[in-house]
Amino acid sequence: MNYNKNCIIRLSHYRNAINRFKQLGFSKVFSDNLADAIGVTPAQVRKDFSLFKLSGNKRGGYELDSLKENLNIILGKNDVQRCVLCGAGKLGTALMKYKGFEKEGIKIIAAFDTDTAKLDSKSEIKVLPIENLNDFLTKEKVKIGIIAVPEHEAQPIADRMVNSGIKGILNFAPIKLRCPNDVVINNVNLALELENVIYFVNFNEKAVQNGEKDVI
Amino acid sequence: MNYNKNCIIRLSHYRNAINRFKQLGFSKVFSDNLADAIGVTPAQVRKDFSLFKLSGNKRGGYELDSLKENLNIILGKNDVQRCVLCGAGKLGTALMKYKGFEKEGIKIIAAFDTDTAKLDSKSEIKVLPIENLNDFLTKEKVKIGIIAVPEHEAQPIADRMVNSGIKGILNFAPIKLRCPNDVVINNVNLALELENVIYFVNFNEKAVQNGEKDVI
DNA sequence: TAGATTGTTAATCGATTAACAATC
DNA sequence: TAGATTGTTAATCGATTAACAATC
Repeated sequence: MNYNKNCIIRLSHYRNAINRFKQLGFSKVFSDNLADAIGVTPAQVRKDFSLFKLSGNKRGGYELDSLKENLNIILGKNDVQRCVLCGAGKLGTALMKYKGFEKEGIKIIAAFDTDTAKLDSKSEIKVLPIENLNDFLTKEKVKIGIIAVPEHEAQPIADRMVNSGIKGILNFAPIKLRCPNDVVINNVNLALELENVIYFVNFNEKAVQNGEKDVI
Repeated sequence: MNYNKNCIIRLSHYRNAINRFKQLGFSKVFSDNLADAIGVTPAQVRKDFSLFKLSGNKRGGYELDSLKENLNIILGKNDVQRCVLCGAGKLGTALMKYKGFEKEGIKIIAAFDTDTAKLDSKSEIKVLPIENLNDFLTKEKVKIGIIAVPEHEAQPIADRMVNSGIKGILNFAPIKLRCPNDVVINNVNLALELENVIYFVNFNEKAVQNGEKDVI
């Protein structure tokens, strides 16, 4: 196993780009095209593809259709992927309504919250009491959970999830979760992302003021 | 300039951890503590701090108060950072209401949308017609923009932003934006993050089925 | 065929980690 | 003082890129 997280993320990017190329009427692409579309070097594309035995034709490039199908298999995009959401606050609600998940074959099959005011068993995605979480997960055999609860509730929620069979978590709480290391965790910290943009903008501005050239 | 994006992201993590240590009543920490809190090695902590001239006391660790203050300066957390949002759909609306930004001193001062049905000049954060974007940006001298519009509108919106002085973009559209390279871009692709979790969960599951040990 | 592109190996690059002298 | 921790240098590690033989 010689591929890392960044490599897998690039596969997803390739897949998105491939769909766009198909929409434009292309039937094949060169490593050059894909590289340009996602912002990497052509060598990177060929290396990644080679790692996953995605092969093309010397001189003929890569067939979009077979590439797409193989990437779908690798990335598990041929099945609808079910997940649950904990936290039906501002962010959680937006995630429930977010079209981007559906478009990518991801389905939030239920949400959970501690706040009884947020519960709603009539909505498209039911919002259930957190007490039901464990039974629900055990019964539905869900493997993927999304955490969109306040910082101090995140760890206990993660513990509950893991205890009921969750093997992967997308965590929006700005804290490092402690989980067994067979549990996959991806963190999304929106404020941090913006903070990071701000840092580099300020940094570049200062560099310009100082008359430095070639700021990137 | 010897520090990269990951390093800056760690600085933000250190800062968050430091605040938590302070809340717990600590007045100083060792590289060990911080490393553990954010999930890196102690050597990494000392290396990062050394890069930014954040110094401690041999044997005495690091003073939380001065560390916090210095990180605030480095990360620009002593000023309120203003930004604008384009796209007042599901995600955009959630971002407007999201408490996490406010908590981190980030203020969305206005939102813009093409859809007249979404406009609202009475709400706390006004939602204005996209036609007003350029004038607004020029007048308010905003440097940071958030893009939460559909995929195909993202590039034109980015172009408008850049033409009116935006120097940093947080992009939620699942596409690579083409901008002058003095413009900082961070991408957040929610579906991709989840897709990535799903990939590794499925991968681990297969590995277990195949009887492989020590899966991480 | 000549020219262009893949697939893969070797070289490079940069980030992380280990190690340890300095020192509180 | 003895012991522990920082700060920094050198070693390691891994990912990216360059280069080029294979070949369509």
